[in-house]
Amino acid sequence: MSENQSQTIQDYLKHIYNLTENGTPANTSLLASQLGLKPGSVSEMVSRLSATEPPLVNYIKYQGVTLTTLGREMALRVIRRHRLIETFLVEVLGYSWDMVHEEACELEHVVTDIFEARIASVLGNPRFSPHGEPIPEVDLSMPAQFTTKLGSLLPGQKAIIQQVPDSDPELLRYLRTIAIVPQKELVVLNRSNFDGNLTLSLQGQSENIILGPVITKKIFVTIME
Amino acid sequence: MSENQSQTIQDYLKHIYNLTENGTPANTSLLASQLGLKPGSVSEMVSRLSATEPPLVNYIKYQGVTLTTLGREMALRVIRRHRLIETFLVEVLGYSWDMVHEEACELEHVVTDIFEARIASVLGNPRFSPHGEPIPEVDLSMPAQFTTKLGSLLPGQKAIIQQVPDSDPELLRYLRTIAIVPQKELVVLNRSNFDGNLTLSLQGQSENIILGPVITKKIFVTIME
DNA sequence: TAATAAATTTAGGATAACCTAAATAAATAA
DNA sequence: TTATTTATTTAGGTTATCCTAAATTTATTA
Ligand SMILES: [Mn+2]
Ligand SMILES: [Mn+2]
Ligand SMILES: [Mn+2]
Ligand SMILES: [Mn+2]
Repeated sequence: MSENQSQTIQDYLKHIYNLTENGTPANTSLLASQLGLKPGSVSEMVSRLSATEPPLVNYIKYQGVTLTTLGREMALRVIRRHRLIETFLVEVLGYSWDMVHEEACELEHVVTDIFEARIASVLGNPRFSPHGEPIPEVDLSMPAQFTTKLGSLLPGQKAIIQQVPDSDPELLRYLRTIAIVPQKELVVLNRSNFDGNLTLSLQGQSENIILGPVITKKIFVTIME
Repeated sequence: MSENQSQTIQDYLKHIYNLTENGTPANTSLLASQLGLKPGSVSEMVSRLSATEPPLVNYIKYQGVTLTTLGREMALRVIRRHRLIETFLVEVLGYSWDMVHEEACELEHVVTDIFEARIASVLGNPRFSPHGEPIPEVDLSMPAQFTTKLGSLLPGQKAIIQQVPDSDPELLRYLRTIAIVPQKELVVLNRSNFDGNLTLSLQGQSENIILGPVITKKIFVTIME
């Protein structure tokens, strides 16, 4: 029940999914840069995806692209595999969390339904990837996403890190060294009015950490008590 | 140190390796049928592989194709991955042995050196795949192959099954039901002069088994004492 | 609103792999 | 050895995916 779509198409759908989660259509140039392609190639491909029967995307020229129900299902299937594979690489094969995204992006297109089911089972049906990204269920329902950004916290607030961005290995190595990892508790000590820098006290760490808004905007937390 | 070759090329090299192990060049039509392609496509591709710099194969028109040293190395690298993956799928993910070949044939082209090293380590550097095929070492040296065919045994000889053909799921399921699996001991009770059928008594099995030469030619054993 | 800039699409081309069918070479049979 | 069959190669064509550069549309600025 699937596997008729190329790796190329699967990656398009995945990226369109991510770009349209906020409700706005995905635009050509961002898609192109994320996929490492030229805008012209993307225009051509999304027209094609919207012209297949049944169509995988809705596409209005110059307006952007969104997923059809089918396209969304296919995107979620790939995303489930991607995140399960990331978890598997860390938990079973001992990968560090900065090395799993790239490898998962290849494996996600070739593993079978059985492979997916087996690793899910071995891992105990995990709900989150090593970076804290929610893993779609078998029925492709997507768990509630985290919405509170670390960057939105005010001084005095306590929170638990839930999710960090997964695709920049260098950033991930840095976050690991400063102990910014899912489930870590923290308190905001200070917030700069000028540059939005946050001073954080992290559970079990003697040194405080100062992080700028470029990073804190991409980290999700839940607020405590 | 690799990964510049397409999946297509890797599969060509692997099949050429298998067909040339016996010392004779691989011919176009057999390659085509094994790869599921038309002979014309194979002619074109092997010319291409022999024309690259450095070349991956030696090719003489109408005479057949062999691997260069580089082509052989690349074939062995893929074969190592293939067999490690097969072992991993059985040992870690609980696959049955008839389902691993096909999945390994996809995964072998996308996993990284790190993945290969990790599963080798998790598995304790296994020397044989679930079907008993020898796994090339990290340095790509190929262990000694089994040479004695079950079909060559004479009545009264005792032997241990070592290797069965890996790519026919139906045959594998059958072999499993009749307990023809690596490390199983057996005695040849009878050999038919007419059709070459062997009657076998298998360790721990009450029923004897009769197998024709089409199968016994493809199963390798070591003779006991 | 007119002019300019930026984003997007379209046109024309390239490449890797495949295919079918015709042409050619090699192997086999008479 | 000649005729026939079989294997192989070659020629011409297709598809998916990408690219560059020109054309077009939309957005921004003055
Ligand atoms: Mn990821
Ligand atoms: Mn991918
Ligand atoms: Mn195999
Ligand atoms: Mn393969």
